Amino acid sequence: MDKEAFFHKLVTFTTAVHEVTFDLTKDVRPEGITPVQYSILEYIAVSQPVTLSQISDCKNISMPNTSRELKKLTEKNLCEKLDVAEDRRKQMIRLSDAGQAMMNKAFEQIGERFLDRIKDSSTEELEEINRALDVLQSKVFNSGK
Amino acid sequence: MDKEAFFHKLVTFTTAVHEVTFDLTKDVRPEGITPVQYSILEYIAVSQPVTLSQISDCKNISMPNTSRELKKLTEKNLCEKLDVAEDRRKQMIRLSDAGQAMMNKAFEQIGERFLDRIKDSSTEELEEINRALDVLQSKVFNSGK
DNA sequence: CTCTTTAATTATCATTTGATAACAAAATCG
DNA sequence: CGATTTTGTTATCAAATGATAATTAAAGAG
Repeated sequence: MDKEAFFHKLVTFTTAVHEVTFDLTKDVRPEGITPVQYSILEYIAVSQPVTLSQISDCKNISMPNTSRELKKLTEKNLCEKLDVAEDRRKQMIRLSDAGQAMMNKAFEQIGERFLDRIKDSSTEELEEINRALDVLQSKVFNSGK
Repeated sequence: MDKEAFFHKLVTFTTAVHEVTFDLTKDVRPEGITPVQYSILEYIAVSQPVTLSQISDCKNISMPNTSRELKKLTEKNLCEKLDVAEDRRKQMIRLSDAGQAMMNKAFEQIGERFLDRIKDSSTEELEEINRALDVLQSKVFNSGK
């Protein structure tokens, strides 16, 4: 297969992934939470506890802006800042109970939509999908590269 | 495999796809083009010719805002509006020569980075990746669903 | 102990984006 | 034909985001 076509295939694929994730996550964002704030919460939910710098790096948001958004989120009681004993400059961020509940609910909705999306797949097909995810994750979409 | 773990795997995967596409496309956006404008140009490049409504639908941008951004893009001579004979309300949008050249250059850069990313894969692995893309595209990330 | 680096904050500003209302022109429907 | 729907435009406003400079405090290096 020639590289041109391969590249085109990848573009089409990533576009589809973006569209589908948009569909899956559409409307799950609670009122009063901006898109950027939601994406930060999602990141915290998956990787907690995290530092401010980690959020800034991984989500490509400048430190001042990360700090600002995080301040708003803590003011809304959705996450908590914990001091780090070994390094008193750092702060570990994690979801508060309210924040955790909120994200659980969001993930639940997304999960339902996802299951609905693959509900017609047989067990073998699911295994196939599973293997395909492994392949792509390890050989193409390995972000540590 | 239980659904919980499967879902988590999907979340991890889509996150990785987002991160990698961010890396691949980072810095290719020409000066003076906003992120939204670039994403519109990308869509036009792949699907041209398209109508304003198609852009609005596919990119989830309201018609007034699509119209506004497209106006800016035509003013920059990056795309052209063509009247449609059969329906004089409609306009087909396509890239101008300058716009096409710009996007070719951007895609070239992205392509290079992509090839670099898979350069260590053997022919069999590429075939494997290719099949994996097909599987996921058809069974999970089929946006027409 | 000083100098430098890292982590985070605050303040401020410009730009981008999203949302809404009001409009016009062409197509379609009954 | 008249009413309605579709397609696109213009204007305007508010909110979200991005970018920068200046500052604090702690850690680490020499």
